[in-house]
Amino acid sequence: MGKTPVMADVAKEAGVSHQTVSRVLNGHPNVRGETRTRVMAAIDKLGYRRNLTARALATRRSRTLGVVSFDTTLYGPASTVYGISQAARQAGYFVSIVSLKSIDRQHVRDAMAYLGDQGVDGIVVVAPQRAAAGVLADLPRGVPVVAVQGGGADGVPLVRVDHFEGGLAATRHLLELGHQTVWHVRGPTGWIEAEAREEGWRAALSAAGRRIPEPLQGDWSPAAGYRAGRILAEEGASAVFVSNDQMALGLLRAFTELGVDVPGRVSIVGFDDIPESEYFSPPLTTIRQDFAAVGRGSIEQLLRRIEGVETLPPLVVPPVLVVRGSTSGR
Amino acid sequence: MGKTPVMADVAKEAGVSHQTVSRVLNGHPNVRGETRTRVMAAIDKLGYRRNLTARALATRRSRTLGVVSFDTTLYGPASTVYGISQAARQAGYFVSIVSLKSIDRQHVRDAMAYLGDQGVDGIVVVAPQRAAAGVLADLPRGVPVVAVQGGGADGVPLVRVDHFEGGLAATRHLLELGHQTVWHVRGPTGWIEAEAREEGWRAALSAAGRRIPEPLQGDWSPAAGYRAGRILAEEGASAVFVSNDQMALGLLRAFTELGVDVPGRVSIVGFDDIPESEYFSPPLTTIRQDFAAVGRGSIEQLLRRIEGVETLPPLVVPPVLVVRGSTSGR
DNA sequence: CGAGGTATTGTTAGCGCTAACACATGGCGA
DNA sequence: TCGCCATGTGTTAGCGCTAACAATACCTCG
Repeated sequence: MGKTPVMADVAKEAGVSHQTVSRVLNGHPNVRGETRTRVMAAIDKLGYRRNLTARALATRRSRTLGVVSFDTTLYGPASTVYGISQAARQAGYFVSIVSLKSIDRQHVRDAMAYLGDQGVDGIVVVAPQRAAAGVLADLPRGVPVVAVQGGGADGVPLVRVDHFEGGLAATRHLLELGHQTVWHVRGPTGWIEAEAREEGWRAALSAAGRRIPEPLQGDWSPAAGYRAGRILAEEGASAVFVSNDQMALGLLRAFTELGVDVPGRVSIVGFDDIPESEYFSPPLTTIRQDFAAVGRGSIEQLLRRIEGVETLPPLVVPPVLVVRGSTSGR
Repeated sequence: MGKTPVMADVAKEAGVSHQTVSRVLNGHPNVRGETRTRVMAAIDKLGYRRNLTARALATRRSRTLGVVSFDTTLYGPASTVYGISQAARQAGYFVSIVSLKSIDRQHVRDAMAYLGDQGVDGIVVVAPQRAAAGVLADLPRGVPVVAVQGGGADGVPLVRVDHFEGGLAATRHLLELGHQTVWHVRGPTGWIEAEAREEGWRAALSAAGRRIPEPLQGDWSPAAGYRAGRILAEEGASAVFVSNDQMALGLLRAFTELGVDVPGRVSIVGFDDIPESEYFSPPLTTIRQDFAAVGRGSIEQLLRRIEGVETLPPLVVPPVLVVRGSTSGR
């Protein structure tokens, strides 16, 4: 008949028991070569595909990993999630993604419950906000979790880019070019990476014994960068480290509008290296994050965790300074 | 004991049969109110959560939808997928996403098999390339499919933005500003939306009886736009319709470098309205796509399809012209 | 030549849920 | 009073797979 064949059908076709079919499918060693080929032929002939739902029920393993992320239309999260899913696929896992509009405790918890119900073997939480990190404390029943780009919690392995180091490198670069001090446009409060970048900036200035100007508050958007740019133009800033590339674009726009030459009068360093940055006017000097490495690392940590390894040191991915045309010496 | 409770545990706790628990959970009408509360209390007390894998096996419905998409780090696909998953969640479905690096027949087919094995109830294919559309012809066994932003196939419902109309509107806008003709930087061959935008551009020029210049070939990247920009500067183009905003950024960069004023000497219209466009220098006039509407529409069509509705007319979402600073009159 | 392996296959019993039917009640009209 | 039906609940069989054990056959070695 026309319905999809099941294992029993294959078994009958090949003249063996369904269990032998299962053995062939699972690469069990103790199957005679001749039997194996016969089963394979039957599978081919019937166009059989194994029912993974039934398999998951029987094995209590779904071979599916869950990913919880915040706003996947942003370049950073999107790239991270992409890196994660590529790595998961490579490792033979399916991926189920929940993309949240806002990260508050309740939403993250719901998302994890949602994934837990679905029977995922583990969860990667892309939780760059402090609020989300808190949720990790009350883990769902027995599902291993890895936190990415965020704050860890007790017993939750962490994978992240070294944002502190990035802030440090960006600021040092500007100081080495001869700027007296470096201003900073930071990301929204509550974002761990924003805070770490700011700390790196402060550390670099402190180490060089320079004045630390009051940082300007941003929210990642170009609009916020634009506003900050207008203020900085008035302040007569000569060097600015901006916490992401989109805001840096806003600064560029503001400076262009006001006739302030970049990098002639002001040097700017961004963060992320979005694909557009290279074609800003001028091309943006920025800090590149290796999202693929973060993805691979998080899956690796998660799989280790699933296999029962207890504590894992946080995996920290180094960022890279990419020098382009938006920075120059005094 | 410490293991997760199953339905039978709840039943015992509430002093009913497991089937009654099932009835309560599924909102079956014929359950006495008092029984219902007793069961609910037991569920609460034990912290019971229903095993969706078992449910899926028994019902042969997973309440999960699959999404196949191309490069979700691009703004367009990312936004589309986001819209789709929001809409799916709203409708009470889980979403499983496969993000492909390249769309060729084989990859798309693999992805669909992968999702099919996982037992999804339906699949949304974000397939903007002609090659992908071909695959839809050989559907997987009985799983409903909806195509998004791409080319349809027989019997596959389609949801897309009206790219032709977008190209038309962009070109008309430039003609109305008094430009003699409009050049075009198109997207990569094989992309249906690129072709539709180009057709819209051609149609507008034809209708106005203007010369149709040879379109320049792009690949969506700012780098391609930059190359096109250098050529167009040489050609002395006064108006350009670029098939996406990233390439338009490349053009802006090229013109800035060459000292060609935008919009003084050249007017530019992009496509997509990425978040950055508003802060380009000058802010980019572009065609906005409503990705959320596409997402909602595709889920709606897919659910209809799952419920057995046979043929559905393609859903076409109108684009919107957003006028900013990159266009002006002659 | 028989005890004790070792490959190879089959049989049985679940995984946790829902569907379908069976079985009690109790109310109502004839 | 009896039969009939609606209402509520329990019982039984799966869904399609794997795990665990059982049952063969075939060796090997002393």
